[in-house]
Amino acid sequence: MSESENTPSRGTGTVPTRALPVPCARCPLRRLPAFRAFTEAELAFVQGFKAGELTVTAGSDVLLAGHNNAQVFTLLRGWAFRYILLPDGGRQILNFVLPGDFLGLQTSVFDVMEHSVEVLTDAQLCVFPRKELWSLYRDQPGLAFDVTWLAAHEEALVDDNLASVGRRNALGRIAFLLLHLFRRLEGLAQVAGDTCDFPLTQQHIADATGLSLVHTNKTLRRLVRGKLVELGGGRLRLLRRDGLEQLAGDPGREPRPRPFI
Amino acid sequence: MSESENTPSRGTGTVPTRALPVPCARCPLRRLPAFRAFTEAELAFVQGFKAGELTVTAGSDVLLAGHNNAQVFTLLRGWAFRYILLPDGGRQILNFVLPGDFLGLQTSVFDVMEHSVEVLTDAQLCVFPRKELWSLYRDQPGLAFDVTWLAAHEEALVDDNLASVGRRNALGRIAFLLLHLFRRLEGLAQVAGDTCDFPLTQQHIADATGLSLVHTNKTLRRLVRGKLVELGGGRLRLLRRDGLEQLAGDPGREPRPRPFI
DNA sequence: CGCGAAGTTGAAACAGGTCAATGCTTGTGG
DNA sequence: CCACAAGCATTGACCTGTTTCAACTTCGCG
Repeated sequence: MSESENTPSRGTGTVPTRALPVPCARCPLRRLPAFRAFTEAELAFVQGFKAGELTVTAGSDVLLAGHNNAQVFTLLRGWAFRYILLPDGGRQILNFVLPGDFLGLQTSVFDVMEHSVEVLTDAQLCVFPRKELWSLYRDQPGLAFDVTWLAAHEEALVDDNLASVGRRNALGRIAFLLLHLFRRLEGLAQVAGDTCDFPLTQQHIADATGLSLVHTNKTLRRLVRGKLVELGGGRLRLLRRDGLEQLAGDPGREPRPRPFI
Repeated sequence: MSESENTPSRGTGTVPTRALPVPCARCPLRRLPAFRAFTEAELAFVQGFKAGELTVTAGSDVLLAGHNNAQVFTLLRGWAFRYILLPDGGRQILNFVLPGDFLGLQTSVFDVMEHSVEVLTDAQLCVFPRKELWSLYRDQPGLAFDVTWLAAHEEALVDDNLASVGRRNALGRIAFLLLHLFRRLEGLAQVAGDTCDFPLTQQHIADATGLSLVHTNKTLRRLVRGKLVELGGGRLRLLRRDGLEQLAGDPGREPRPRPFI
């Protein structure tokens, strides 16, 4: 049982966990109000679909552009991000991946990834064999629809990011990014009051917003000096959410109940 | 049979065509090598799924953000684009929609659109009742998978655009946009030699690339003066494709066979 | 012929990029 | 326990790509 035929080995390391996988019925994510309820049949199917779990350390690539993996994943714990490397060496972060998000659909659908996915924190993923995705479509139309939901949801995230990078100035882009992440974490019950975990470096923020590192720093300092946010020690605190919303020019949307494979 | 309960009426007008709909088996798009072959059963299902055709004039909105349509569409003829309006009045074009692309999936999946779709030229769309999408998932897993393919494909387009807007300068963004559209048209056999139709105004290019109108104009002129492209009369001619590819820093990908609903 | 939409151009202002240097942590090995 | 390196954050000075403003022209069309 070699470590990985199909998982890329770049980065700090990709180590299958030794611990026993959690049964889907007792998956902690499923309990969250954000996720829709499953039927017994669906739960049983997903349980059979699940091939194991993958534990990776911060900085590892889980999926690499140009490769085709034998597995697809659901992120269970931790943060990740999808990104594209440009020929000139620049990196564009497309969106951040939070627990419950599905990874690697492109592998199943195009046979090759056109972006990469790197894990931002130590993380745990649920592993599904890509081949079986077809039987999911054949036997579980409800779940197939959920996969489509997840794909459309991810696209909506990228749409918003494109609009932000294309049309807002530095202050607005960063305000929007912080707000957006905070809102998503709220849906996952990972917010305490006005504070949440925030494992991004300024380089990540720069790569996500299309700004330079230096300008990102200066803009962040402005937000901090203006007492809109506090940032440090891997935590983010929104002091004046209304102020951020105004900067981002974004009143926010109410979250929707979401599916989950 | 009133003109439209469910189609938005903004823009020049949305008029159901009077002509008889083309049967799917004789759909001119399906003949293109770009599209995958259907089984008899699939073809029959799609034929039953099809509720009619919609003919719209240039400038009409087919789908509006915040609304929920009773139909979803496949673009049969013409050009369209997906866009988001920002509170400050700015418009970001997310991607351009060409024949064979699917429109309105968000309506089915989220119950409401988060972007709008406007038609750029006179256009013709194939209309499907949104309610029936569920039976497609139930009875035609192959087609359901195709819907997912189309969603993932659209997301890949937006990914590329985000990377372009976030990381390239004006020259690169515009070069990339022109190249990308040209490549997609090649797949649709709508290219003659080095020339294709090109119905975009400079405002569209500006809104797609995140540039100002003025700077878009100046950058386009640079490309023209540098004899990389010719542009005018609604046509685009790529004089030095390699030069554009270099500016865009993009060697290009070979196209993949694609599904089509 | 005249009007509105689209394209063109120059000048000035500014947001953001680039370069360069400094500090602050944290982890590692001697 | 200290020295050192590596990664990350911070800041100032300078430069440039892009925006904004304000004309003016050309094109398409009724």
